[in-house]
Amino acid sequence: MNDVSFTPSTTIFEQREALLEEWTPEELVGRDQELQQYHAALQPVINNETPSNIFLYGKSGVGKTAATRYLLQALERDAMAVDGLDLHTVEINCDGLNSSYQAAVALVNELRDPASQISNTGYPQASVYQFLFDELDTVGGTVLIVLDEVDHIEDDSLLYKLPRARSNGDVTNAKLGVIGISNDLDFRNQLSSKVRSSLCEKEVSFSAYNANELKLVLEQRKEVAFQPDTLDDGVIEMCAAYGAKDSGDARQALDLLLEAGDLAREQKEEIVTEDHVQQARERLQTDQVIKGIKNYSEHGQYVLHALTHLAETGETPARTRDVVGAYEQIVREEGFDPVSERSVRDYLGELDQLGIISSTEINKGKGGGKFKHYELEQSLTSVRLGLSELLDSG
DNA sequence: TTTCCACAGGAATAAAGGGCGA
DNA sequence: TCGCCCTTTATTCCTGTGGAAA
Repeated sequence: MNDVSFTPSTTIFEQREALLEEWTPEELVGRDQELQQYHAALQPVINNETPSNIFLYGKSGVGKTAATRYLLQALERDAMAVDGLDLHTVEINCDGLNSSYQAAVALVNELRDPASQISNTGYPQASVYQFLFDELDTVGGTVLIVLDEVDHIEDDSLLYKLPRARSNGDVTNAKLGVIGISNDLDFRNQLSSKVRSSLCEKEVSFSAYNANELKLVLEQRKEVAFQPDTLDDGVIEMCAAYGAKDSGDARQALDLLLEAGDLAREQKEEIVTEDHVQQARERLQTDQVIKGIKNYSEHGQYVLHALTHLAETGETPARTRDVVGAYEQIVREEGFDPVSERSVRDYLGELDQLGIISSTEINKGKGGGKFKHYELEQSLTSVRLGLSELLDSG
């Protein structure tokens, strides 16, 4: 590695960050109705009353998190002008936290300074809740707790305790409001009725973006992110159309535009074209596979490997028993023992949820029975590439 | 209308592993 | 070090499902 040097690349981007997820625009476009409802639900905070618990739901990438950041920023700014109102917000993302215990630990660590963080295991659950309530009391005032992707928490315990913490005497100094954000439209119905009534005091439903709304979002970001005249005609429309097709997800559309810009820059071109968008789409699909399964156990990856193999030999859609058969053969060739059929079914279900594969229910009736057919949802090339990177590195 | 099949998926449980406090 | 508490991953067992065929 001799003579390495960096030189600034072509100037397609003006402010590339404007296409990243964490960037909060000065104005949220295409979400007027949702913002109005959400604003009304937050009103008690500025009146220095006990905050309502708010539940936001809608598919991923429809602006729930962005709207939350946008409104909370405004709320924090305006709260400073109100006498006697001491507002704090704590936000955690529950992705990767699948129990109340883990979420409570994450909240404690979010509230504590880096030197006194606690570990993810080892404490009795009651102790973790006590740590949390102590921290909340220390903060005091009005505390809004944002639980993004709250549907990842598999038990109700934290969602039951937090809204009741004050009435149960667990906290005395702080007025708590919980804002739960969920991608899972059915999550609300899965909650026990006690939790539902308290957590879902105020509900705001976010609908999917249509292609026109997505175009507005992309146009808005384009103005900030790119230099003038660096996007070919049709690039924005194409990203918006893909975004609308992929369930109205603005994040995916923005990622696509960002990736297309990156590709153009890598190729030292000065204009982003529709061709770059196509290439970017392929690349993002590979990333989605890698991101989805990189934390999987080896067996989960082999299950996907088995389905990929069946797709290559033209045997998809494949029923469960065929996937299990292919999986067992691959694993044995690698010199491992396969996991049970039940576990393979769980892996297939998870891959389905991640959008890497898709399933269709088939019912052949008497003599044939009911079963599922699985096939790859992402392109074969993307999945192959993603898998080979993971299996090689693992 | 009833039967039947092939799973789907929930529940209970176990084993292994890691962190904590005494 | 030991017992406790929690997690993750897995297994076994079981009931439920639904539509074509009888």
